[in-house]
Amino acid sequence: MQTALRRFKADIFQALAHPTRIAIIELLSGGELSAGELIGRLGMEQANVSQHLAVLRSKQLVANRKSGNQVFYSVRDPIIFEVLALMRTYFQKHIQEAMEMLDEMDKNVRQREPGESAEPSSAHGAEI
Amino acid sequence: MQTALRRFKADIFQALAHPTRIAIIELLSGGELSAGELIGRLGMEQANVSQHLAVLRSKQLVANRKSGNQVFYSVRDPIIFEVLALMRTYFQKHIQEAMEMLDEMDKNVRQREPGESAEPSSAHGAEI
DNA sequence: TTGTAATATAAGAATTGTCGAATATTCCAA
DNA sequence: TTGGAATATTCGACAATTCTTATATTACAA
Repeated sequence: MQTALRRFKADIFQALAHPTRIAIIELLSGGELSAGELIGRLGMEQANVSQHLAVLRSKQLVANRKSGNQVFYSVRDPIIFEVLALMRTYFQKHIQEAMEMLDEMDKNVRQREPGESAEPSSAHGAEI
Repeated sequence: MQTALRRFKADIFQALAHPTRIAIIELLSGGELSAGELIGRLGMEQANVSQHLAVLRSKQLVANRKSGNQVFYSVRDPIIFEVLALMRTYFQKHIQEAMEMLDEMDKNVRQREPGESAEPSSAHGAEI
């Protein structure tokens, strides 16, 4: 059976199923970057980014090269960029329902944390 | 910023990040199928499949059409098939490390549940 | 109407994912 | 050597997923 293949695919998708990890992949589309550079551009906690990098590493999506003090990361196979490009196309095609989906998510978040919006700095309409 | 776009992409990947849901999408590649048909071919619990279908529905990956007693499902946008096709290519290219990855996963499972193998019926070498 | 088949939803337990804080490791320069 | 910069790992709290069991819902046929 192809259950192993499906487990494999699911695993790759799982690795991609986080906004930060998608951001990392996209940042690496211009070539390799050091972990510090990634942390800076993402503006997130060092440990957190390092953990996300660990996830990408464990699924072999990125390679890392040690150079002195630093560790440089790169995407192993450009096919991953193609996957993201397809997703971009998909998004553009379905932008309307995508917005509704995001709003729905926001609504749920607000129900759980009343009085606090998830991203106070901008509304979705402006963001996209 | 494109944080909304990344949240959207992550959400789609999340929806695809389960072997059963991948199987559902693949089963639907030949055209629409009823929920019952899917349950039969997957050989899984009715409730479980229904929940996975709910996930795919909530992310708008599938459409459903009610006809009498039954509900027929179909994939909304064939672009999703392209994504899976890319993954298949990726897998074929990286089959060696994929195997190692799967074995690694198995090893971890065995550490947690000693004396019980995850899939007693077959080893990975034979499965793929 | 009532019963039954097809499907969905809810509730709860177990597992897994995520994050921040703290700590460890590694490499180099002084 | 020692100190500091860059990165990784560990731990504990919390949130999200997944599964099973039980229960709802819906549409029809008898």
